[in-house]
Amino acid sequence: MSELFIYNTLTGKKEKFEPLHTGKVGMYVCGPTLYSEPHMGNLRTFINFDMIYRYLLFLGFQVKYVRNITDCGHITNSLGQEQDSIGKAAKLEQMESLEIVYKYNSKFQDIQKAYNLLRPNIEPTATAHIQEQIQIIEKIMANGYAYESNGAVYFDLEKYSKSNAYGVISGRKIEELLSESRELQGQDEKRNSVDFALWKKANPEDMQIWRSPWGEGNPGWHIECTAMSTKYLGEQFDIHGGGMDLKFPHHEDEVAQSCGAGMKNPAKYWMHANMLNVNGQKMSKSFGNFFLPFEILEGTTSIFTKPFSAPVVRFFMMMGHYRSDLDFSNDALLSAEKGYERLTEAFGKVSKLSASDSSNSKEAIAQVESNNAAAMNDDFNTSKLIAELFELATIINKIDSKDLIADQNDLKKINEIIQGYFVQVLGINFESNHSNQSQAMEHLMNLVIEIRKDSREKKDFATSDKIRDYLNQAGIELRDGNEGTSWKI
RNA sequence: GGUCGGGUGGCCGAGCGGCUAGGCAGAGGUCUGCAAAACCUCGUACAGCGGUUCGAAUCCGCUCUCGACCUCCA
Repeated sequence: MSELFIYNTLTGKKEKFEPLHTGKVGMYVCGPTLYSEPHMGNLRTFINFDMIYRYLLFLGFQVKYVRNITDCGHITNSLGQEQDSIGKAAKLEQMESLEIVYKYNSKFQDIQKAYNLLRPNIEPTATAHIQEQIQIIEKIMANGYAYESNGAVYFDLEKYSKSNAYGVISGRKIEELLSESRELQGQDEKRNSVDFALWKKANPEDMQIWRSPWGEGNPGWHIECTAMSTKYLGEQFDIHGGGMDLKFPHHEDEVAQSCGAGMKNPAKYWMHANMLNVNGQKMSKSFGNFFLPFEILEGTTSIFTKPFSAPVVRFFMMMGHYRSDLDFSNDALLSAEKGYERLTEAFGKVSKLSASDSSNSKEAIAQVESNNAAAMNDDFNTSKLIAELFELATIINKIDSKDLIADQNDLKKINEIIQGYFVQVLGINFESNHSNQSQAMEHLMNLVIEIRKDSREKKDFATSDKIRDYLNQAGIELRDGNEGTSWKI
């Protein structure tokens, strides 16, 4: 069995995965800010990390998976202006902040369920960890890397960068950032505009306010991740993940905060999932080119001609690699859907296959299995994994048509591969075609197929074709195979 | 403007120094009463121009082009 290699943003290389503690993995992923319903682009990141989580479990690791929920949105932009996105949404919808968060959190949970995401072990919220955040800020201040200014606390990046490396994750150079910022330096309370807020002074219109040693206010947006990842995973853990767009400044600042507080770079492996594109452009709230996870399922977005099921969408996403960008389009989804159907149809008939006493398919099956492992161990190459699963589908179809023969063990092995890699790792819960049909329907179809068989044997093709055409119109397809006729809706 | 990452056959999408990616669409074939499905075969693609090399889609340089980050963002 080959070993797992992970692309580490920190080093820009694929590295052999060696967890800090044998057999155990600590993973922290930056979750959503709940000021609106997460869109498809947000979901892609979560689905990718869900796949990563699933594969780690599949390998037998004991994984502690933490993904935060940002439920207070006090954020500053470069000009030092505050943007309380949750408060803003609350006013817009005439609701309390808590109501907004509650509303979108339950929506987010529904989405995760619909798209078959495994729940993280812990989904901590920022507002429940104000004390922890304050404590870390105090540590940073004690170490001299933060200063108070007019009721707010800022991280002193210039000072910090003199004795610490800043910008490793995003490849940013501190000198450039500082020189840019000097030109922009303005009226605000920061010494340097690259300095970021650890604690913000409250505004009268703020909906969420907490007490702190520096007066009433609310936390900056990077500190919650530092506080919560430290609390639940320790000062250093294995994997820290998030979308690419969080590399700078969010992840850089997390590292700075941890080191500034006397801890280490929190993660051994930093992983970044790429963006979801629409017409070559990143899906984003501000571009307005986004659509929602439920809209695809319902077929209510303008770029799609029809609805697509959650497993199909998930399958489509898995066809691309997590570090590549992925373009969503009608054609791409349509072709993914066709492929998905071919695959799941083949997988669905495994249980009906009859085993032979001998076998000539062992080698092919073993090849698929070892290629599967190799693909996933190579930085989670789901794209290659799916190519292998199509090979498996061909093998199954050949067994079905007696071009290959398989014994009981082969069929068992095939089933294990499907359950392991397709269902468990890729997280695609396919319904075998007839599983949701009623017994009555099954009997009825058997009867119809029997009648048609009789007429075909009497060369009464007019009748047999009539039956087939009728069923076709009703959306039921008949397929005449060596073993008799099967049907599909 | 700065930094970084892309440009692969009709479309989507892996690979990243020599060995078939795969899917969808298309062509031909096998099976079949016909059809569908399935199976087999096929197209000979790597933005352009140079260079390195026995050998490059894969490495280097230049050009064109798209995008991301530099402001909130998964």
